[in-house]
Amino acid sequence: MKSKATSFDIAYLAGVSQSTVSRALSNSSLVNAETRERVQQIAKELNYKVDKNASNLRKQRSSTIALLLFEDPSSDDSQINPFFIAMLGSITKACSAAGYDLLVSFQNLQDDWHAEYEDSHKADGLILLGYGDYLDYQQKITQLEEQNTHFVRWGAHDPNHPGVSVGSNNYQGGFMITEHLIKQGRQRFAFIGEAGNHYPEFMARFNGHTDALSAHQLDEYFVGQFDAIFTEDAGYEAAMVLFEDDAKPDAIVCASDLIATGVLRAMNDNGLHCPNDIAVVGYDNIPVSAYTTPALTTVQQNTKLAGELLVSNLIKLINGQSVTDQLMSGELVIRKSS
Amino acid sequence: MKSKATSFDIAYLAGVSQSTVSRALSNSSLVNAETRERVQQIAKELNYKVDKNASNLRKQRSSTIALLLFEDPSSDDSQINPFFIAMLGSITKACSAAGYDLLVSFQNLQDDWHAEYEDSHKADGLILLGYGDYLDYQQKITQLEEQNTHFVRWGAHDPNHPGVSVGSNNYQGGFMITEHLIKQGRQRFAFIGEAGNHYPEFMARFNGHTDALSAHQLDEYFVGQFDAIFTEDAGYEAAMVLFEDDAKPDAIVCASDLIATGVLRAMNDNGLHCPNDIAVVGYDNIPVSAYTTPALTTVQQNTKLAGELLVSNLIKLINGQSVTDQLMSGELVIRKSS
DNA sequence: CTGAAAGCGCTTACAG
DNA sequence: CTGAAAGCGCTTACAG
Repeated sequence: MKSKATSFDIAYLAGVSQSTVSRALSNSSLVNAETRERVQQIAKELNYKVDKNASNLRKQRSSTIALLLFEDPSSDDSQINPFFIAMLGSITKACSAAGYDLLVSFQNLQDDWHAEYEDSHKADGLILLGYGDYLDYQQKITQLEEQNTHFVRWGAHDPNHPGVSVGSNNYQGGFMITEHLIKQGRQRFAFIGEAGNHYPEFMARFNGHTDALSAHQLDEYFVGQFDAIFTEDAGYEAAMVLFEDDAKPDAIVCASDLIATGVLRAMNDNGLHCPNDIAVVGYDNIPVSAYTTPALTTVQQNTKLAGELLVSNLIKLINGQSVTDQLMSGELVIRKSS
Repeated sequence: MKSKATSFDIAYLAGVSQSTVSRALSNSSLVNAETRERVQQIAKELNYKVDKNASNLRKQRSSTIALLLFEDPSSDDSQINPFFIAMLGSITKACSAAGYDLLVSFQNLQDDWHAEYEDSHKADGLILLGYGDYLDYQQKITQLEEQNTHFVRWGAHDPNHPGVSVGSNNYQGGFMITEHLIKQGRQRFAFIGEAGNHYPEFMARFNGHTDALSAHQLDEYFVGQFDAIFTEDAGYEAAMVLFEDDAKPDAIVCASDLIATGVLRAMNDNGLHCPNDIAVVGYDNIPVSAYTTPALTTVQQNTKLAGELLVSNLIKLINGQSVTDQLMSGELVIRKSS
């Protein structure tokens, strides 16, 4: 590599001091307009770029955000939950628009990621993205909080969790999609997806589901809840268990689209027709959900807004402003499965 | 934020010089084993992390790789080509395994991205990922080369392109999937996808397709090639044009899965059955391809290996080693559409 | 508006 | 094996 130009080289060529070069390049109003022009012109000719390491070291900030995507460590293939992909896209764009670089890392829960990024000054703050088991990493979140690390978490608002979150109103989504099924005249409802402390998002969707039944005096129409983590296989297995039961629902509300695709497969393997025999609905509106047979009715989360809010809230935290949890409404996407 | 501990704090507590602390923390063999232990212990207690900006500035390297994903600027929604998502996953993991951080940026072609990352010392090298129009950004690649920036490109090997590339053997893939259709007894073949200089990957798939027909003395079975860029909509439009033609193929080879999903939709809208009337095959094996009706026969690219090769080749370049272009074979994935 | 100087927190020759 | 010192390339009080 050729050796890079420094601000001293420019100073020499422009006949000014290095301090003035620095000021001119950062558009400081302290510098004469004509001088600024000249310095910037020379910098451009030399293809000069401010050395970020030096600049960051001096300024004690990195203008970089780290995105930590944590998944179940078991999934070592390169399949990422498609919902997070959409989030990644919108976070990347929001960071770029705000003048921040984005460092991306996939973590699994064992890793000693907490604080690594901010403590080493690689990033000014963290965005935590992860479905799955909150309790498993609660301790690490607490640790982040104790170390005064700036971070924003995607997920359910929860007074017991430290830190600021941005999330979907999963309760509202579960309520809404259940009302949709009720209007379609469905009579016997099952819910597939874990509904416990470990999966607060799924639990909120479940609570929305059962409350919608209650609101329509249909509690007795609920035939049961069946556990499944967030994968297609889990959905398949749970549905197989359900079909051995004598519950015989005519509508299955799934905690995620991935679960729902597994349920559709299980129905197919059991000679059940969707939606004639059983309506199936999912959650997330991942790309695949438009292509299943039949295409899935689901709840769309506004990933674009979500990414923007995560980034803007984190930047506020970095700048010492206060921030409150955000909750976004979901939108019903009706397709052939219901 | 509490103020961070520095190597001087540790030196004070350990009763050694700051230089020794630095050596101990980098596991230098120059330092007494017992001293090293003690220093590392104290560092751990203080939750000390080496300041990356200072360290990078001094070492003149960042241990960071920048991934530039460039897409058609028209697509401003957060949909990213699913194939690249898989690549992103594997690149992230490979970087992490090699001790590099990964900076991610989506670029569109207008942006002044060339060299920005390495010149500013934010990254030691670049990975360029993009389907699409090579000629449009060839100039920028040339510029990267001139500035001695370290970079690796995903895509077709091409003697006219500067830089090192890692790519799929698209010719072999196109050949293989066509032979598969021939074995199924298909008689009239159409190809959907641009096949020109602007899309060298598509062109290689197309050349594999026609050469497979030639190899089986079936040239006259080829009924035509229809342009489409890499989107579903483009596939739909191209198929609609094809169906107005009197070509009437019984097999359509698509340059990508996304195109193929559009073709399936167009068939459906025209009352054509796949595979009874026409077999359809795609390329990439994106997640959606397993869920279309019928599920798509396609060519799977080894994204895991691809990511690993991109990263390992880039690191070799950064370390001044020489690297040659890599070409990976695809694998046929047979499903219901053929 | 400009310049001389300090200093961000490291790593690494250099001297012992 | 250890320490004192230089210096990576900036930004920003401080003095004018």
